[in-house]
Amino acid sequence: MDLKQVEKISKALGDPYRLKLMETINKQQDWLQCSIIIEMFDLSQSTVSHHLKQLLEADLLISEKDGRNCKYKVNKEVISGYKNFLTQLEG
Amino acid sequence: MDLKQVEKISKALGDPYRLKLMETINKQQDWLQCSIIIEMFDLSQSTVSHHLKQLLEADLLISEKDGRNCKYKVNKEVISGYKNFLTQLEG
DNA sequence: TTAACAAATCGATATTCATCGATATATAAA
DNA sequence: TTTATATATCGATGAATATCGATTTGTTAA
Repeated sequence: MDLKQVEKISKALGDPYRLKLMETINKQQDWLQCSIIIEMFDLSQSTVSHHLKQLLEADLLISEKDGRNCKYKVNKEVISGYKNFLTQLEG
Repeated sequence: MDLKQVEKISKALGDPYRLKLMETINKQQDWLQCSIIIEMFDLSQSTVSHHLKQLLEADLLISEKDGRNCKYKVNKEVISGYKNFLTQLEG
């Protein structure tokens, strides 16, 4: 993982709503529907969509189309790679 | 570590210069002098000072006065705590 | 005590980002 | 095909941030 991706991931995690999104999506056994996420947050649909996009572009989430719905889950591999970078900072 | 600190740390790491600062300071055996850091970066003294402040306020760095100089080192405990939060996101 | 130096702070400016309502796109249901 | 629903995108706006030069503060050396 290069510095550019580390920067992108850090930026994506540097927002309270996006942290909550990550926690919420991770709590699910499997995928979480976008429409359910929107109901859970006190933000407009377009703003939630914006935040999900940031997390997707940082590869922190994986999304899949499901009819006219969209579902998300956490990309654990990328989080693991990010943790490896942080481990270097402890070296 | 609460969400507010995770957010602060993430924000602090979400900048290319600050990531470089963390790497640079971590490479040192012990402390790294501020004046040396300033020489190494193509940024004004006030800007470097600003970035170091962000990292300090996120507890990612520890600083110590040394005469009229100032020296820094990485706070490995906080990085460890941050990694623990990320581990939860993998759960 | 004065001069030199290191680092922090201030004030200004340009850029980035979060947020919203409105609109567009795509899919499913009637 | 028309209508309804889910999500993405657009355009605007206000807030936060990065950056700089100038100044201030605190410390050492002359």
